[in-house]
Amino acid sequence: MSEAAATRQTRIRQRSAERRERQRQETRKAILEAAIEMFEREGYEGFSLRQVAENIGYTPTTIYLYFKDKEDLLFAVCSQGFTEFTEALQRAYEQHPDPLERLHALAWAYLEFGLSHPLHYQMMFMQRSEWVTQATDAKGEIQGANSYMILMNAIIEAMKAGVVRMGDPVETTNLLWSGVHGIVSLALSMRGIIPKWEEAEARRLMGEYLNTVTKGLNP
Amino acid sequence: MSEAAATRQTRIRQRSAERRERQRQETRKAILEAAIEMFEREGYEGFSLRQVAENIGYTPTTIYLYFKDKEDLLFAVCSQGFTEFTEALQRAYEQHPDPLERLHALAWAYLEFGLSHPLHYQMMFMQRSEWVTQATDAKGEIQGANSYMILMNAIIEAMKAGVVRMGDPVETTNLLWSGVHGIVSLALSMRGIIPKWEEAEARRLMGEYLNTVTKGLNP
DNA sequence: TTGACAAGGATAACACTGTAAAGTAAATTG
DNA sequence: CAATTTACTTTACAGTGTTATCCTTGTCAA
Repeated sequence: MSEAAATRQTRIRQRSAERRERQRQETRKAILEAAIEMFEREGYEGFSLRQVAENIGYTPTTIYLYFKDKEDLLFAVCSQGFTEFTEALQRAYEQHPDPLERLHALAWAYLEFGLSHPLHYQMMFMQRSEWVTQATDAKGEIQGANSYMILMNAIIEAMKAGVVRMGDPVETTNLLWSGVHGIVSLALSMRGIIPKWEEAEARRLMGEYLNTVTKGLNP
Repeated sequence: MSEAAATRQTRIRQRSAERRERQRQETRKAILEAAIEMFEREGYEGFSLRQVAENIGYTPTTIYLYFKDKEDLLFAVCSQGFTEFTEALQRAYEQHPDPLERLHALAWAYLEFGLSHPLHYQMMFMQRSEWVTQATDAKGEIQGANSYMILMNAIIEAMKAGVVRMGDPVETTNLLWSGVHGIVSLALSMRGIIPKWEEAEARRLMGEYLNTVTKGLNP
């Protein structure tokens, strides 16, 4: 009986620890969601720890129990962006079997992500681009590398299929990546200035770019 | 005699006003130079008004007598960058008469500016790109437009010379601009992460890009 | 020459920011 | 029931940009 009670005790203690851990992850998640919401409203420069705390009904210092510092919290916000980004590329990859179409689809997916998540994009690839090599997914894999690999695989396959001239895959990937990034970057910059520079302009530019680079990379 | 005295008086007053104005411009310039020096040491995020004031032996509030606010001072720092940038492009333009070489030279000059002024470049084209359309030179002309025009002229001439296929000059300019910007942007991002990503890598990528885009833009 | 006035600059203060140390009340545990 | 851990708050510090107020000095007209 005392043994049964003891095991019950340990079971209860176990469950209790689990529940506490679950609650901990819950409030951590709540903080993170508040941070994301705040970031998407205020942007990188206007992002404030104290405001995040206030919005969620906590004292500023409480956040430090769940995140090392502001940097760490912002990094978590950024990581969530990388997750969505990689997923978007992954979808584009899977939905297009044809090598060339696939390559173009990846570029378009990249553009669409940038246009629909401008603040996230700017932080991920402009303000804090060093995080590209640090943010990891659930499996602990570096997400920047993941998305890079998706594009590189598509390029390798395009080379094999003979629609893109042979060459160092890494260099060709960098070439396309920087080109697409340049367009998105330019679009986001212009959008802040000239209202006329609508998304349609960015899409036209992307179309032009894909035409040109496809021809340029022809074997 | 009273008349002569009167004119002397007015002359003195004139000179006095000139001297005051000159001194005013001098301290303004001193503040700006301190700001530039500080910016190049600390970067965009670490830039602090109070530290600039301290370095030059002034109270923080004194800066407000010469610049509207931190934004205004930082904008002045940025403008100086635009001046150098435009000059670099202008030099590249003038030194190469051949249309295609000229186009390439502009791209290389763009890259070199980015690599040798990384902090300025990031502020000018990544953090505060809206200033591209605001910074003006001594003649009151918008420097962003100036540098853009240099590139566009080179493209128009390349079209006339038949080394670049005909098309909307603005769109083609945007295409090249965003491509080159993408490379510089990628290089600066990578440099902060991977020491291996040396400038040589960026130059190789630029070479690859120029090859590809030249072929792609062939008539 | 004197008295009004303006300019250049400093002090003090406000409202923020991120962050560390210490304190507190409740939940958990032995 | 007492001890201890957990979750959180209070307090405090050093820094930021910015405004309003004060002071001192040089300029100016009467």
